[in-house]
Amino acid sequence: MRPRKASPEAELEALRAEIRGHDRRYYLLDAPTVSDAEYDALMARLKGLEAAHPELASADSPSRRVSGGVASDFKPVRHAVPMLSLDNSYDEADVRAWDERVRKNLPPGQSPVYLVEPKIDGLSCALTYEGGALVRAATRGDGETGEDVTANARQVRAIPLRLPDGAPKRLELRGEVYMTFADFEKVNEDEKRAGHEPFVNPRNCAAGSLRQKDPRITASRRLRFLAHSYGVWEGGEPSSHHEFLARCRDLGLPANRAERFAEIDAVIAYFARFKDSVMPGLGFAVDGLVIKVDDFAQQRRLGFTAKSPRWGLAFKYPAQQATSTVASVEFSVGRTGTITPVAKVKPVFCAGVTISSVTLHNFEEIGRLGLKVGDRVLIERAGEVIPKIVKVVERAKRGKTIVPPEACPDCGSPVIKEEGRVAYRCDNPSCPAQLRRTLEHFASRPAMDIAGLGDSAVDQLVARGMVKDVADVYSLTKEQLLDLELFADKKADNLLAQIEASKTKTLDRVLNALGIRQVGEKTAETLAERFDVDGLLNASEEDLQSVSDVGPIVAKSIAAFFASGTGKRLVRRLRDAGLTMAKPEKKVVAGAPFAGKTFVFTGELSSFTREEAEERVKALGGKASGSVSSKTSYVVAGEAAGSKLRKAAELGVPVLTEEQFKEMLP
DNA sequence: TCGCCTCGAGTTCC
DNA sequence: CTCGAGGCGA
Repeated sequence: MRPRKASPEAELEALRAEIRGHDRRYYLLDAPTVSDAEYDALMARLKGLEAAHPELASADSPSRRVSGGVASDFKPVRHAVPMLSLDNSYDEADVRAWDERVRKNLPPGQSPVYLVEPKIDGLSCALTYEGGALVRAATRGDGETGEDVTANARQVRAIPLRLPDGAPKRLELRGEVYMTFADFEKVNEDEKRAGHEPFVNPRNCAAGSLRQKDPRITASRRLRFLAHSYGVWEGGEPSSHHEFLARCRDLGLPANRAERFAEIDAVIAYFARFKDSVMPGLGFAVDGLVIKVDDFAQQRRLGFTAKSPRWGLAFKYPAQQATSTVASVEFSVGRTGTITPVAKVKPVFCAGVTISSVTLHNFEEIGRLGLKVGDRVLIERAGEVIPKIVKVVERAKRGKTIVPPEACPDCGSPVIKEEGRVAYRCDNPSCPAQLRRTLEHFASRPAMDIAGLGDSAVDQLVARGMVKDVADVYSLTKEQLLDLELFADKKADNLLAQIEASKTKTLDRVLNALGIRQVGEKTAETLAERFDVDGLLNASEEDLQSVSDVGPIVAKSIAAFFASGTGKRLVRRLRDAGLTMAKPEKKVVAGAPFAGKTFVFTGELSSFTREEAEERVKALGGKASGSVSSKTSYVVAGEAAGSKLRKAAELGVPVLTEEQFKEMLP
């Protein structure tokens, strides 16, 4: 605590030091020790003191970050040493070829050591320190000339305004200004609330924030900075890149993380490992790795081509975003009749696959995007899997407005929209499209698990009128199947055997398979614990609501199903067909070591499927959930884990590797 | 009543 | 994976 009676001078210095310490812990160590509110209070106190004692003002006081002055209008700044960009490569062969060129150009007997850093997806900046004080900050621009953003860079808490003793006389430091995903989301929420267009990605947001007219806005954006190189270092210049990074840290400058490797094979292996196990935990966008020859003498020897240094290479992950044109919009009909608009786009390569179809979810989404047929759109693979349209980048001159269909695209029945709901629905209960989806769901793995009954088999069976509801599956004959193009002798036998085997599936699976509105895998499971089939046929809404997670709406839906003629008939016919619908056995291991624990699995596990892992957790008395929240005990991350890792990091939920999870099993 | 936590439903590509 | 929406505790 600061002494109350200290001289204003001493108190000022103490306050400044304390705030610098908090800045350092917040951005450099990522371990703040005070809340934002406490920090703001300290800052307010500092500003009050400085206002009362103008004679004690200091240009490098942390209070200068929030001066409220107007930024210089981004005058052009010529870089003392051009800021060249590195050559890009997207595949291993190019990286190996580059490694060979490096080795060939080094003197005989010398081998390179490679230093590998994350390539942060932000914007490059050059910070000039003279006599340890920050005098200028400039964007990269075209590499020769950038823009003066000094006033705004002063607002970035990760950028020290003053370096400690021992700093080089003159330093032109280069690095990346960027933003974390969490801060980006916060900014976008605020922007949306203020009625502004949200930023597309953290990079654009960081760029926009650094080029604000009003530095106070920059200050509110929580930009970060990591150093990755320098243009000028006068006085005690380091002799290698890793030495440079270490010196940065000594000077209190946040420096990029780095690994060193002697062989290119190790670099390539790291590239793969990094994406799955390091990147998701970083919390900010990285689009690849930068590989540099560590030793500066070797770097000088290798020199430059016309465009870029020979001693470095950016090894990039495939682009996650691409642009294409919306050629048309089609409407798909789901199992429950929900009509979903799907954009057909001109095929475009994105994140390793060619995308031609993108879901639009619903018509509100189309409204939000302001999308019309013919528009040019930005597409990304959300969580690297499901494509989605981020925004319209160029409007078509005469774009066709997308309107909800009046008739079901499959059966032509009228389309309805229920009050207060987003979705449009086909209300025909015998719509063939709905029947197809219902059968696919019935046969799916978590339901009746009839592997031979996939999309194409379902299509044919429905088209031929051989199956009109799920119970008809159990009266299919071999002759009927052989009549279809899809089935030869063996395949028909297989399907019939699978259908036969499905008859002993437990009640929870059957309930899920029936496709009762509001009843999925989990609800089916809890229902099957409490009721048998007859119990369900007789249960009142109140009876049903006594089950946890079943409220009035779900109860009504279940009761309506079992009270309806179709529901009763379906249950009777399934029973007659020989379905046992037995209660699932609860096999909880004695002692239930996972009792009270909730696990979330993400990514691909190697020694079991996700379902098997969840099965194990439940058998040990734990719960398996699909989404990460503060109630989650552990996230288990396999290969190629996605956004759940980020969420876990944000909420401070412990993340286990598959190995660690296996060690917890008895 | 609100806000958090889950669940259900729909979807992509190979 | 993401969105909408139901359930339930604070």
